[in-house]
Amino acid sequence: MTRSGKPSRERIVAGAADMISRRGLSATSIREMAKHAEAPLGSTYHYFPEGKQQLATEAVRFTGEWVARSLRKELEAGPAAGLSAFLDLWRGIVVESDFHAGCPVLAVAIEEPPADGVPPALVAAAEVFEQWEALLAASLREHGAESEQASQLATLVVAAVEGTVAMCRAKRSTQPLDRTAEQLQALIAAATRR
Amino acid sequence: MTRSGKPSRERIVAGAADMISRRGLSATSIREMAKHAEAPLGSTYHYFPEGKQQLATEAVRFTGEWVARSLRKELEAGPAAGLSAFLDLWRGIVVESDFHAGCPVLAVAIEEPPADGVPPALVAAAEVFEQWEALLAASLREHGAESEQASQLATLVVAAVEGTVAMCRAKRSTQPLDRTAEQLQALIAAATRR
DNA sequence: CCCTGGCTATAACGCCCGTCATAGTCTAGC
DNA sequence: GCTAGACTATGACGGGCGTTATAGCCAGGG
Repeated sequence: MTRSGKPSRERIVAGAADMISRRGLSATSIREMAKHAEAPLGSTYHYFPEGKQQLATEAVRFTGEWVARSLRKELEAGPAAGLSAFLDLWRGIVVESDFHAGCPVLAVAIEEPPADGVPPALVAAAEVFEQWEALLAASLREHGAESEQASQLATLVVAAVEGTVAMCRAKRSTQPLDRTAEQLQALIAAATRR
Repeated sequence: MTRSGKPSRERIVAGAADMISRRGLSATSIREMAKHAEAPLGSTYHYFPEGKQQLATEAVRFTGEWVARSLRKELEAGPAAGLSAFLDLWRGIVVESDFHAGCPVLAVAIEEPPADGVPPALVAAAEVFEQWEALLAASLREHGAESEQASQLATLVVAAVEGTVAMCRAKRSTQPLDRTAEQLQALIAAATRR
């Protein structure tokens, strides 16, 4: 029986996502991830036999799906509501961690790949960004935005929020998020008005 | 005499900025920074007696001032020209490094600070972001943008570009930059039109 | 000519890393 | 009860880390 209610494997992935969002992938050791999830080191190699890369990949996908779920749900009420949910989600993470945590997908995205080939975690990060953009773009199109404009705006929203979260951490303030939020909200309102 | 023309100290700082922009701060060792700058390890501790933190801080400030110089110059021709220069600068870094390098300021911004106090490199990152925003906002105000709107738009530009650069690296494509560029250009045109 | 002070060379300190191997424990199903 | 397989415990491997200490080089000024 596992110590805490949930099965270990998922706890390890969720904990890894949290740690990666704080310190980055290379600064997070497998030993620390195991300890953070109250799991033995041996278990991580039992559940993730490909090692650190596999764990990182699953952490990225886990975060991606978690955010996408929230996005899908809130986008039912329209793009403006979806944007608000997206902003609030990241604001919550930044504030509740006292400006220590951010987005694990971004953290993985800026890791340099080795000279030969692209690591799976980086591919997963690209796919997650793509998914978030696609959800936003589809909703924008459903609400009257022209197709090309919808794609561009969706990319801008994801990029701006990711960048803003990082700026908030550096400044230890949510002011960047407040400013970005207002600009993006106005943009979405204008794009869906026609 | 130093091996290559320039004094060692500056070469170390510039090289550190490049390496940090690729691998992040914690994944970049002082030994590698020294080797990359063709300088002996001992020299790094001679020039930067506070160690890694000091070197990181100077690398962030170095990049900040380098970008600010380009921004100041191009902003003389107006906010749209400044934005173009900002975008082209990062596009060049991403493309010329084959999607391996990004922004060292962002890389430092997402490093988790220790429980006690904020490391100087993180403070420097916040100041650099602030400086870039201030330059853009001032130019926007000079060209007819309302004050609050100028601040918000400047923050959005910096955040969006930082986020977009990271997305380009993950996707190994400049498409995000192309999309973000079009959106931001339209925004700046609209804000300075009145 | 020597000496001072900026720079380099080399080695060591203790620590943590990713990964692997091996042996042990526990539990579910027969 | 017993066996198979899922999980855990433990320790080792080679290697890189940040940092410090110490001794050596070598130009320039007196």
